[in-house]
Amino acid sequence: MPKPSSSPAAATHRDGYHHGALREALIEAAEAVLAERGVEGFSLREVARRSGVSPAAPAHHFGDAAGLLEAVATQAFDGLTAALQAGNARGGDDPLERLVEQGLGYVGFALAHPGRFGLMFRCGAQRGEALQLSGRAAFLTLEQGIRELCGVPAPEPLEPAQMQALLLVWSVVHGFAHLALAGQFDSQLPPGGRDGLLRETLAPMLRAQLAGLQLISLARR
Amino acid sequence: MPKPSSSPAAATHRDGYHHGALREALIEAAEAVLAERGVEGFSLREVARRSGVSPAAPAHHFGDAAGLLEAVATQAFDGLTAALQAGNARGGDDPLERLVEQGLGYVGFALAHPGRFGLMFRCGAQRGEALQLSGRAAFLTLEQGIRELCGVPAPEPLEPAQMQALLLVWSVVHGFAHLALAGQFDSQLPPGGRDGLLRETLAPMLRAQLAGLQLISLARR
DNA sequence: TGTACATCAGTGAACGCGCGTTCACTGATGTAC
DNA sequence: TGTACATCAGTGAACGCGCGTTCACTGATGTAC
Repeated sequence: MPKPSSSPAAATHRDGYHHGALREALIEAAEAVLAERGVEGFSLREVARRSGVSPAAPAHHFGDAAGLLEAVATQAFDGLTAALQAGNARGGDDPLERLVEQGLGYVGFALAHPGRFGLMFRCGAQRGEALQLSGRAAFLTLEQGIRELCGVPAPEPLEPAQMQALLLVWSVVHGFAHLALAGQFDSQLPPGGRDGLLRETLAPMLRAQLAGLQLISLARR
Repeated sequence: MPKPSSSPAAATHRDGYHHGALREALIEAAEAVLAERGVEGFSLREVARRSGVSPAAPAHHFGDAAGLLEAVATQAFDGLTAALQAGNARGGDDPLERLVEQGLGYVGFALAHPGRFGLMFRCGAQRGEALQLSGRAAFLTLEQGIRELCGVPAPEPLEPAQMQALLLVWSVVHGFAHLALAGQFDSQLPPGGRDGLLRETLAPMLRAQLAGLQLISLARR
């Protein structure tokens, strides 16, 4: 019998004593638990159980529950950044449209991964260095969108009104995502479900908002 | 000795076997626990302990933990509605300013009562009738603000763009509150702390947003 | 005005459960020589 | 190429804990007569 796979790096699972990719498996299981039960129902034992591993195993990789959650949150911020960048690419040449698509990417990520989203922005969390870096990267992606809309290249500081516009966009998409996840829009869902909500409700909202901000700044000049 | 207080209704505490106002005390204690530990750290026993009562006592008033949490959330929505109405009154004659002040009231409520706020909008919650009513009342207060801004009296339906403006304002204040509670604005806090954040960051944001929306709708006519 | 009694609102001991963490251990892996 | 050994990554049993809930109970309250 030939060795079934000596191709190593992607060794997702070996069948012996050692798992082979336990760290990744634990993070994945943790996300599933978070999505199903929320942070309040999270349990390290449950994660170990789903990973097919003894309750003591996770300690070798993450120390304790907080360590695992921090790793999940860090990875989640990387995923959010990727979603924002994908939106940016989707938006084509118009900077306003790129920013709108970033917004759709933000909310789409939150709706697709409620467990991660809840974890990333939970209140009492104290953040380690890696987590802070990942969070900052996501924010910078959004900031870059505003910079391109306003024509302010990167090292140059944003004016207060532009900074406010940035926080405004962030607040809108964040609040929209949170309210949607909490089921507040369920009673007035457009046909097309989640995708309809993004394309038919959120997108016009963002366009109107950004266009309005532009009008104001034009009027000021 | 005259009876110290035969005035009954406000009997906050009697010293005998019966508590006298246990229901209210439990809700209050629950809010404190939620504020300190979040939903994930909530425990019925802890609430009973803080109320100076045996662990079995709460069952007489709320059945189980979910019942208590629902009562807290319902009362919290009533508080939010009151905060919105207070903002509305603060805003004076200008409908735009009234809506801005409603927004400040919304965020101010969230920052003042993080425990309640987290509970009101948690994801998995299934909502009983009383809770739904209280939630709807808060939403209607906001809606009334948009109606007055747009000149659309109550029974008349809102146009889609107006409905979007409503959801937009709601999303902004909700997202701003959530992000602020998660500590995302801590690095760029204006002097004046929470109040500064509301008056110097949120208020101009809301004014710009609402003014922009008005400009757009004017341009359309 | 008294008295009997139903109902309300609490006690406190007990239960079983799932949890996080510790512990000595052991199988597999990788490296030095 | 073999061998010895350190290190890594897991086991599984055990611990003590706080939890929600149940249970028979009891003190206080309020109501009917």
